[in-house]
Amino acid sequence: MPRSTQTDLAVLAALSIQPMTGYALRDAIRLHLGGFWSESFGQIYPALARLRDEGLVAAGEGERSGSSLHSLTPSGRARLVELMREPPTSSPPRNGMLLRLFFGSVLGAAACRELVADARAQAVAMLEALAVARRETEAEPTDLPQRPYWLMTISAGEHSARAAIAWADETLESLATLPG
Amino acid sequence: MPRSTQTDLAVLAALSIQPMTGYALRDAIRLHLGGFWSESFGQIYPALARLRDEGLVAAGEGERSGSSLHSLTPSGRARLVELMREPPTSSPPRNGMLLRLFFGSVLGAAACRELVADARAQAVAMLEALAVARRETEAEPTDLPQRPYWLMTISAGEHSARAAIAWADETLESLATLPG
DNA sequence: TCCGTCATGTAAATGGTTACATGATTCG
DNA sequence: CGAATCATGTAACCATTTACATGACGGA
Repeated sequence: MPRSTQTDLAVLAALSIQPMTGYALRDAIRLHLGGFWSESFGQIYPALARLRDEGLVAAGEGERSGSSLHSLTPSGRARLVELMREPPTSSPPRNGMLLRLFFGSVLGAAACRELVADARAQAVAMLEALAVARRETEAEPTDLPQRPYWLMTISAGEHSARAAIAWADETLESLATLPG
Repeated sequence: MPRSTQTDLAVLAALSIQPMTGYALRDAIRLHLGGFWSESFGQIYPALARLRDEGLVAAGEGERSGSSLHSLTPSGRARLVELMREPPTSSPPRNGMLLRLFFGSVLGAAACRELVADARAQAVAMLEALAVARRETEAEPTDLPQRPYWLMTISAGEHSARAAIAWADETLESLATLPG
């Protein structure tokens, strides 16, 4: 049984918004953190079991039989604050698109154009998804304490996506001048 | 023994530039691909051994006793092209800074300001490193086939870093208006 | 001679995904 | 009833880092 503080942090943090089942937890992470985080069932369920054993989350009765609503206990909240204070660790980068482009002379300019065009399309799709998220978040009551923070992470995605689009346009122009 | 096509791709691609020892391979990846790729010794050496067994790389005598210069064989180059053509897979995102910021109301505005300021400083450092890389790459002979591709990946880093700085400045302003 | 760097490798632990097995509930 | 979705969990596999062990070579 792995004891990933990364997963613990995400799970405890999500439960700090509201009690959830493991299933809903994964949906919530995909929906709200999808741009910069991910967890799979294979991580979430063992983590919940462990956090339950440690008394950091409490499992109440869910609406369906067999399902359990997990909520933060006081010591769970304390642990959450503790984990939040740890310096963020960034996973080592692995960008397959840029790796291929760096060795683009092996692949040829045409294939590289496709690579960059795909990346551009992904960034455009991301920007559209973020526009929806922004509208929904701006519709939240202004006194919701999470609201300004949610908007900041949305803005991070927007900046990143716009930069990706600008880079792709510039790069597609450069690639157009290359043979192959 | 893992058979990571990701690592194979990076190793074969790097050897396509010039023959190297495993040690030099890791240095080259850190220096030239550091912004978007990483490999550790624990990946590189087993990968080289396997690629040697498969006849994709040949091990010649290195300058020192016991060291071996690895170079691409013809079938190694074929395999490289094959791997390059596969669609790039992006590793699931895990941005610890944005995760903490999303749940910033748990942490408080002051700690969040620190988080964002650190991210800004990192982006500035990245931009400086990229300026050096750009100067060095622009000094390469213009008929070097890799040159335009190297400049494109450098530009990707520059766009991304500038976007991170702009976002950080905007976000630090927002955070300044928040209590705590 | 001793230290730093070059160099190769292995073992253990960790982190994570994927696929699978199982069953309840809801809705058409 | 049958299909889709909600829900929990496990097992196998894959990927990756870290720490360690070992030793050659060059220069102060």
